[in-house]
This record gives sequence, C-alpha cells and structure tokens, in this order.
Amino acid sequence: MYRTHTCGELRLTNKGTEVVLAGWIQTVRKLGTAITFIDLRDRYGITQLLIGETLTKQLDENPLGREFVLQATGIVNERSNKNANIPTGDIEITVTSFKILNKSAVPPFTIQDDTDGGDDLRMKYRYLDLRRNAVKKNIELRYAVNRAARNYLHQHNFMDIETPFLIKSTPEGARDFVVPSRMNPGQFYALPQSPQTFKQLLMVSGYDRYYQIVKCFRDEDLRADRQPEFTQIDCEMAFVEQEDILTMFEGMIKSIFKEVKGIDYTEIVQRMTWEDAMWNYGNDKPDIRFDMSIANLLFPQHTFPDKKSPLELSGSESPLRGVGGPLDGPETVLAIAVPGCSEYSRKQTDELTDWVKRPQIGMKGLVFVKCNTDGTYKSSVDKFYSEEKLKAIADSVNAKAGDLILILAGAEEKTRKAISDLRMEMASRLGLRKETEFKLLWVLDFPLFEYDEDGNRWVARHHPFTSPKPAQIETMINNNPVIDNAAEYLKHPYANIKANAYDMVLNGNEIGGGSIRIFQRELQEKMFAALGMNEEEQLHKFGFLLGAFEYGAPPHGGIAFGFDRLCAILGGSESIRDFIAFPKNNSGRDVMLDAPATIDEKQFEELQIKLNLK
RNA sequence: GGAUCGGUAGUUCAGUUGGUUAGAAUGCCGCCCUGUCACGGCGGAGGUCGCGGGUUCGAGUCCCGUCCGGUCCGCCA
Repeated sequence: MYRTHTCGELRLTNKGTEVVLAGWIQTVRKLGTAITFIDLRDRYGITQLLIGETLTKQLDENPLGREFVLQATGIVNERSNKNANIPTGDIEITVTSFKILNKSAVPPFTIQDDTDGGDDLRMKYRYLDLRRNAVKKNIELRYAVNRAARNYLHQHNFMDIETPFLIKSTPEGARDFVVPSRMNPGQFYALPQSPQTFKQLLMVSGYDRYYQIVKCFRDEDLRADRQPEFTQIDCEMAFVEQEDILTMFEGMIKSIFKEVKGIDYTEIVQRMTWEDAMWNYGNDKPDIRFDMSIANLLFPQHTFPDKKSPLELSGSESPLRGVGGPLDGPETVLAIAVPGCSEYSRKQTDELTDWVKRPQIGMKGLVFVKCNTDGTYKSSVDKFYSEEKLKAIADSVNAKAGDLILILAGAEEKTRKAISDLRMEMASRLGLRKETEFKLLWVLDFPLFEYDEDGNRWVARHHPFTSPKPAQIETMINNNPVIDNAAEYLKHPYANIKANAYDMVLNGNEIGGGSIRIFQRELQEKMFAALGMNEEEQLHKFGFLLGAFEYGAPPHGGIAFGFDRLCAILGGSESIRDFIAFPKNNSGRDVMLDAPATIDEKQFEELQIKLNLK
C-alpha cells in the first residue's frame, strides 16, 4: 500500500494516528542539522512533514529535491506553530521513515500558483504545469461543468449517443481536417466540424432527445478562445418549437451555474432580436452587464432600412455632416456615452484616438463631446457646432452630465464594429465587465442568409439545415435565389428572411447557438439550391439526409454549446487554453509533442500519397 | 494572407544617444542555521544577447532577412 491518506485530508482529529502519505516535494526547508520541514503535495493538498535529527542526517547522503516523489510514514501531530493558510495547517507528520519513490530533475519553472514560467515553457512541460493549483482548479471546474450538464440532460431524458469522427468532407462552412484512407487509396475522411447531420438523423430514427459532449474539428486560424479541436455540448430534440429549446437550455445553464458556482440565476433570461443587438450594441453577442448602448446619429442605414435615427435627421441635415476631416460625408455616424468620463484629459482623449486608429480598429479619428457637470459642453468639434447642437447630440445618446460622448464615423460595417469594440474597451477600463457577474441573453431572429460577395451567392448564416421562420417558408420556396451583384442583394426577398435560430450569449460571449431545422425535403433542396448547389451536388453531398427526410422526419431542432469557452467564462478567464489539459498553441502546434510532424516514408507509400510542397 | 508586440543567465525581466568586464530577482550548487511554512545568513557557478547578413573603429542596442512565441484583423456555416 503506497498511502493511507491523501495530503489534503488530515486534521487535528487525526492526531496520534500513524499514516502513510505519498506525493511530490513542494519545498524542503532544512534548519540546521537536526530539523527539516518538507511540504508534500498531491492532488488534494499539501501536508507538512517533520524530519527529525536522525533522518535529517540521512539526507546528507540522499538529498531531496523539488518534485521528488516521496513516500513518508509517520505520526500525525499538532503543530507548535500553526499555518492558517492551508487546511492541513494545524498538523504535521512526524516522520518515522521515508522512501524516495522517484527522483526528479530540477523543473524548468516553479510549480507554484504564481509560477515564474512563461506560456511557451508551460506548454512544453504541460505535465508539470498541470501540477499547479491554478491549472488544476480549472481542470476540476471543467469536470464539474461536464457533470452538471450530464446530470441535467440525463434527468430530462436525453441520451448520450456517440457519432463517428471519420466522416465525409463538405465544403460549406469551415475548412475540414482530412484523414487519408489507406484501404481506399486517394480518398479521404474528414473530421466532423460538428455532429450536425448525425444528430438530425438520430431524430429521424426516433431518439428524440440526444446529447453528446464531443470533440469537433475546424482547420481555421486560432485565437485565445479558439482551438483546432474543441468540445461542444451538442444537443438535439424532436417535436419541439424554438420556445421549447430556449426553455430547456436556459434550464441547463442555470443548473450549471447552480452546481458549479453555487449561483441561483433567478432572473428572467433576456431576449433580443439580432437586429436590435446589431443596432444598439453593434454586434450579435452584446455584453449586457452594462448599458452604453449605441446611438445612430445619421440616417439612413443600409442594413436597417426600417430603423430611425434618434435625431430623426436625414443624411444631409445631420449635425455631423460636412465636418472637416474624419466625419466628412460618412456613411454612418455612431456614438456612445461613457458614464462619468467628462473629466478626461487631453492626453486621455488623444490616447483613445490612437486606440481607434490602431490597424485592428482602423478608424480615421475620434470625435468626443464632454458633458460637463455644470451643464455645459466641450467637444473636439466646437468650432462647427453650437452648444445647442451638442446638446441635441447628447440627448440622442442619452448622455447625462458627467458623461463623455465618443463618436465614430465611416463605412457602416467597419464603424459599427469599431464602436462596438470601443464600447467593450471603455467598459473594461471602467471595470464594468466584472468576471463574478453573469448575464445571460438570447439573441433571436438571425437572418437566414448572408450575401457572399466573392462567390456572388447566398451563404447560410448559421448552417444550411436551419429553418426559416414558418411565415417565410413561402417566400423562400417561391423566389429564385439568383442575384446579379452586391448592390442588389439587400433588395432581394431572401435578404429579409429570418431564421428560426438562436444564440445564447453570456457576458458578451457566444456560448451556444442552434436552430429549428428544416425537416422537409423540398425546403432543404431549396436551401441547398440557394447556396449554389445543383441537384447532382446535393445528392452527392447530402443525399443521405434528403433521403432520410423522405421517411418520416419529425420536426426537430437543437443547440450546441462551446464547452471550453463556457468553462473559461465560469472560471473568469479570457483564454480557453488553461481549461484544456493539453491545448495547442496559436499556430495549431502541440509544443509538447511537437505535432504536427512529418510521417515515415513507409506511411506515405501505404497511403499512396506523394508530397508536393511549395 | 495581413498587422502588431516580444525573443538577453535554468526562469522572469532590466539594459540610457551605439562605447570598459552585459546586470537584478528567483532558481541551482556549497557552507552555516533546532519551529520553518515565499525560512534566514554567507559564498559560488551560470550568457554564441533566437538565427543569418549588413552599417560602423565599435552592435544586445541601428538596418535587412529569417525562425519562434503572444495578441488581433481576415477566416471561423
């Protein structure tokens, strides 16, 4: 027997008992020739070992080092000097004998909460990094989220059904990872970007509530919150409408909050249409922990022909029309009121201007209006605008005295993205994005189609299995999807078709998305056709699905949650890497394995593949 | 595909307008230390300044190229 207890469980109540512990040496503190303290660490905690005079002498011949694996036998005793910082701080083990189970080389970084190791080094020695408390608690949190999701779904009659990883490549959507087939030379499997079609087939098969916590693969460039292989909580239900899905999965997230964080999320989950999200927040995943909503100072807007500028002014009458410099003749003018920042110095506003001029944002400049606490206004465009006009702007942004209004102008999409980024940046600076506060939001009624200018065709905004709103099915079936050019696409009836699709947003992050699916062959064929697939291609790529729809496909819909991202947010982190045991770096490399790597010549021969590197 | 920041001791970093022998902290090694818990004290070792080229009397520092890493844009139905 290697141990009787773990390093985290012994307390004063165990006083006097003989125990055997095994673990890793965190630190050795040798005080003179007669006394040595060792902090012994395992998954459960740290326990102090006391080595007396006789054994301390033995250490001269067999010195102990950090990360040695040690087995120690001894008696639990009360400490004379207690350590209130650790749960086992009241006791120590007076060691009667010990055995080095394995030595350790000096680790390249310290295995501590505040490690001195950089990211690169930690990834290379990930097995050491995972020993650290800070990483361990993330991995534990991940397992807790996993358990909570499974418990909830199991209670609601969902079945975990595995779907294959070696499937067929489809050109829609993200780039596929491909796997050559030895037995079928010249042919390739693709790894699934999601189990989408399989879960729909399971609905046809009558497994009316399916889930899977499953790896998905996408061969696209990475970010702090994007990995080439990532995990989804993938769910599908038959005989449901959108409302059923929303209710079911609000329940799941609340249940996860409760089980993992102990949070009772009792408030009603807010809902917002995609159009309102874009109009008021500039993006489709608004962070609603704070307001700072966007005002459109100029009309018209291409994308929202029905919306009215708060100033109710046509383009030529806009107070910011005709201003020299960055605001001259802009396509759109957007503003936010930043609370309590009217006292910003010249240096601070200059710094903000530089911030929006960064290539990633790419704006030409920033106009600001300070709403002074005495009711006066001071702006960067004073020479063009009277106090009255500035007040009109302030009113339209709902600015209060003490606020700083920030205004961006330019091409519509770019400006909307920029003001959205600026809004988030200002919120971060003002501490309005508290990682301990959680706000859920459903974004609904996404457009079904987007126009792809490069391909001169429609693309599915969510995916090609998404159903349009029932009232718009006719519009879709009765109209020819052909468009001539980009200028025409906003006028095409397809541009107004809304999808039965929904995203769940948590603190400005899309944590889940799904839709009610198409389950009629005719409509699915129309959808494929709209995406530019002729009949032959449809049968080649999705014949199995179209065929399945002929045999009693039930109405169905589902949702998939980004498991890694959800864990990261619940753990209060921006990066998902620390919530994955063995993540890949920015270039998609596993620096520990040094993968990807070349393969043997023999393997190429078996696959009948020749490299043609450029 | 593009932008941007970084690469100096095992590690995390500093290094001035280009100028003596490239520093600090921590880790490591040695000696000392009987209640430490970020133990303490004294001493020591440890560097091809990512790599290649260029400018210069002289390059960690300036220029060009390249590799690696971080972040972002494009991309990610």
